[in-house]
Amino acid sequence: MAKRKMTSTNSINREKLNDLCGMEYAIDLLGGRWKLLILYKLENRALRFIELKKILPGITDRMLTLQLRELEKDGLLHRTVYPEVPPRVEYRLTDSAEKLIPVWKALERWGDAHREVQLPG
Amino acid sequence: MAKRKMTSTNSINREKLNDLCGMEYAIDLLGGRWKLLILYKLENRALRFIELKKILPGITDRMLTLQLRELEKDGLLHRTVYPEVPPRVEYRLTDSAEKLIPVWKALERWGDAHREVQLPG
DNA sequence: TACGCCACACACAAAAATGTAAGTAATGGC
DNA sequence: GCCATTACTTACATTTTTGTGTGTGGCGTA
Repeated sequence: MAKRKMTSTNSINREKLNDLCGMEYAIDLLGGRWKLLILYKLENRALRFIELKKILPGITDRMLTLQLRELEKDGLLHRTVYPEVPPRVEYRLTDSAEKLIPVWKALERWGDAHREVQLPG
Repeated sequence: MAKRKMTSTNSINREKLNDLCGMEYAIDLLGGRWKLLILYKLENRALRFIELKKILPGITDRMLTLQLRELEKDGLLHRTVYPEVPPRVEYRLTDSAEKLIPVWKALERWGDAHREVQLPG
C-alpha cells in the first residue's frame, strides 16, 4: 500500500478511476483490511497505538503502523505525540473522517441485512 | 479474488473481521478496483457485457468477467442470458444491491468533498 | 470460405497487500 | 546492570489482486 510502481497498468487504472469519481477516490483511501475498522474504533474517543492493537483482532505492529500512517497522510486521523517514556501517541478522527460516520453506519446496516439474505447461498 | 488459501493468516483475518461486523463483510463484497463502479453504472439500467466494457475505462475482459461473477455469486447482480448468436448477456442490480444506492451516493459526495479539503496535501 | 461478432475461458506474469520475525530508543523500577 | 514498557522500523516472505495474451463456439454476412 505504500510503494507503488507508478507506471504499471494497475496504478494507472487506479488513478484514472480516482479522477473519474469521488466514490473510487473514497474506496482508495478507505479500502483494505483494516482502515475502516480503525476509524470505526475511533468513533467515540481517541486511542493510543497499544489500545488499537488490543481491540483489532489479529493486527500486527507493522500493519497497524502502516495503516495509521496512511490514514494520517490522507487527512482522516490526527496523531498526537506526548513526549513521555515509554512513548504515548494518540489517534483521533479528523473532522472530515467524522463526516464519514453515517456512511459506515449505513454500510454496516446494509452488510448485516445482506448477510441475512445471503445465508442460504 | 477467486481462489484463496484458506489456511493463511490473511484469509483467517479476513474471516474474523467479516464475522465481527457487517461493515467489514460489506467491504469484502464491494472492495477492489471495479466492483462498486460496476454497480454504479448499473444503477439506472441493465447493461450487457460489452456495454460495461466500453464504459469502464481500462478494464479487461478477464477482470470484468471475474468481477461480474463474484457480484452475481454475492447476490448483487442478476445475470440474464439470451440464447442468441452472437451471445447477449445482461446484468442488472438485485434488490439488495439497489438498497446500496444511497450508500455509494453518500460515499461519492464525501469523496468529492474530502478531495477538495485534501488538495493542498 | 473467411471473417467478425460476443461473452467468455485459460495459462501465465506482474504488482500490490498482508504477514513474520527481529530489532531500536529512552526511561523507570528492581 | 537487567528487564519491562511503548511505538515504532527494517528486511524478508507469502498471499492476493490485477493484468497480458491467446483461444473458442456458433451463426450471420461478404
